[in-house]
Amino acid sequence: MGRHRRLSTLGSSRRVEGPPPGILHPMNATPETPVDPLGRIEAAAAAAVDAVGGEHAAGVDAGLKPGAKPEFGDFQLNAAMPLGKKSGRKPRELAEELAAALASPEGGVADLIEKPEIAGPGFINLTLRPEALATALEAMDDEALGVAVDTRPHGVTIDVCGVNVAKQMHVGHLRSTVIGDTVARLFERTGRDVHRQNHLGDWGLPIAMTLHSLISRDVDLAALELDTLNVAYRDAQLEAKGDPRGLAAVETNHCGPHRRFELEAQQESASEAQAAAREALVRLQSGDPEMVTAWKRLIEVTMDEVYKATSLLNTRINAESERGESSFRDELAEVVDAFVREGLAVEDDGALVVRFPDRERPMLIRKRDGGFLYATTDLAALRYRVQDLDSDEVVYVVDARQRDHFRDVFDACRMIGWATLPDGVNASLKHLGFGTVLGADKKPLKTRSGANFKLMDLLQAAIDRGRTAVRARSEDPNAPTHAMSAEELDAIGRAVGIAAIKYADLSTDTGRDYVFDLDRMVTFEGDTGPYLQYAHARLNSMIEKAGDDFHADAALLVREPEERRLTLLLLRYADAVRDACDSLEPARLCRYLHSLATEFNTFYSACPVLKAEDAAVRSSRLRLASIVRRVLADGLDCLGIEAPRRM
RNA sequence: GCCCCGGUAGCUCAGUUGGAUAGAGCAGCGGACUUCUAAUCCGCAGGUCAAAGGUUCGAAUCCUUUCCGGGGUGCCA
Repeated sequence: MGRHRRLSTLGSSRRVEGPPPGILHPMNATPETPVDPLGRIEAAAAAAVDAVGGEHAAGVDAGLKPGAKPEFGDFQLNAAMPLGKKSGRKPRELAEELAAALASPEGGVADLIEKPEIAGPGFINLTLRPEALATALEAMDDEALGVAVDTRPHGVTIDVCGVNVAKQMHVGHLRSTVIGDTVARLFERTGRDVHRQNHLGDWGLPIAMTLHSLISRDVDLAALELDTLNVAYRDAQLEAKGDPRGLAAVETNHCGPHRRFELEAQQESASEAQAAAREALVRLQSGDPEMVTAWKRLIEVTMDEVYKATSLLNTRINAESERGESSFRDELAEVVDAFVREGLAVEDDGALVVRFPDRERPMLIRKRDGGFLYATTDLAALRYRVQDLDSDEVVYVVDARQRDHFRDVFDACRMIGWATLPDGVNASLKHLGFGTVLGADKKPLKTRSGANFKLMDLLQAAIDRGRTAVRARSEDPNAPTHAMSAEELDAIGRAVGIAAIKYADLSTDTGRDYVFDLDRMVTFEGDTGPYLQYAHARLNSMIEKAGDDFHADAALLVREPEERRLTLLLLRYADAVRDACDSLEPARLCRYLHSLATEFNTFYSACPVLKAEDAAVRSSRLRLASIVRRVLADGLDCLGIEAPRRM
């Protein structure tokens, strides 16, 4: 079956290696035209570290970081301390030399920065000249907003969604769907070719049992709905399960004959159900037309509802992403043979296992009865993803509790060579494990009766809250939404509610469990999706109002502290996207967007834009605002969150 | 038993190869609206970074030990 079984766990962490998080990238700079001031300063800093440090400069980070506080300047260079440690010289002296090198005419950046300040044990604080800030902002104000295109020739595969046929989606699927789609968008934003793969649980004994149960009861498949299908699935499971542990307890606890009889009867009917299910599976596997038709209908009924949810969630997960376990069923025997042939799989107690050099626990790939396992299917799927889909990166967005499982699968895949592409590139295989969604009681989120919440019910609740809030606001005659139709308001309300849910899921460390508190999410204040949407809507209406006063190429004047801070933050957008993508942590982009929205709101209350007296200031601020708007919209799009024009 | 993950403000969480006085949001208190959209902004208060020891110019971050919590662990997925 699919990737989700039961809930309840604590999280993880999956820091993924990537390039060092240099804060500044040479954005539009080319060797011939080093126009971008930040690129020039970074290069100058690296040169200064080399010159001052000499042989000790190797391995020392010459990267600039944003100033820890506004009074520490725009950027800081911390290289003097590690350099001091390596060379045995005093960090402050080295800092003096580095600062002098940067400020000298030979440093080449004296026109861009104020005199460097040295503080503490050897921090070098740099402050940009206003014109340099304006030029830097100018340089990123293009279509790509400074985000460089990744030119690697291979694609990326993201394992997302992971639903089970015949079962309702629940909050676990929400996380895989939302996080997975966002990771996919981040890769797409950096220019990669992305395959979303939905590894449906659409094969195996449980499905056969459900089919058997439906057919034997003559259920009208044409009229089948997911709710009744889900009940049939559960009943079939229960029927086949019996209670062997109960029977064992009777033995040890010496229960009375009545109880014993009951359990034995249950056991017997369970074995009968299991036998019937096995027979059904054989019929399905051998292509029995009645079974196959029913099976296809089961998938259809399930996926109709899944795509309602993925579409409501504004994700790009659709029928094209569909590649269930069943599509690998004919490769499993061959996968096992390959491992045996390579000497990587050995028989043990009748089963076939793959052993690893660095751990005790082996991975089973074939059961004693000849059946295949979850791991076998995953190996086949992974080979397909790397080799057939041509991916140099495969990311599994799956429950954190399956960490050990994926470690095994990945290692086995590397051992047999399937993770290596024909051109010799080794694909990186990553498990982005997410934590469990908890209720207010800190236990896995369940209804009072102990069942999982239906995902659709949760989404609907959030949408209702969004619509209520949007309607209430539109009552105000001064609200920009006042004259809008009920349909338009509903669409905005839906976007707001979904944004609240998605942002709550994306903005926290994915590996950790998180408490699903609808009330907190739909407060729409503070660090929420709607807060970002609101900032965007305000920007949008301001620029609309400006009309002909807005010029996309207006001269930029960066003077006020709020203008400076906003500009500095805008300049970091490309890095925020790159960093979120490399680390597989959408939360980093969320953090960036939230600080950008906050910084804009601060700017907005401190600096008049439309009301600015001076026409040059007005048009400069309008252009600044329009860049903020585009960055917010672009960032929200990476998160798969809609940015309404009004709200 | 073995393996993995976590413990930071009342609550939910950040904290980027070790950097300056550990930061946000919520809740609390005090301010700012005949709004360039107050779903906003400004300020105040709030901490033994689970505990102890170690490494060094510098530790929430790295090492060791301990405590607490969660998860995984051969024929389910």
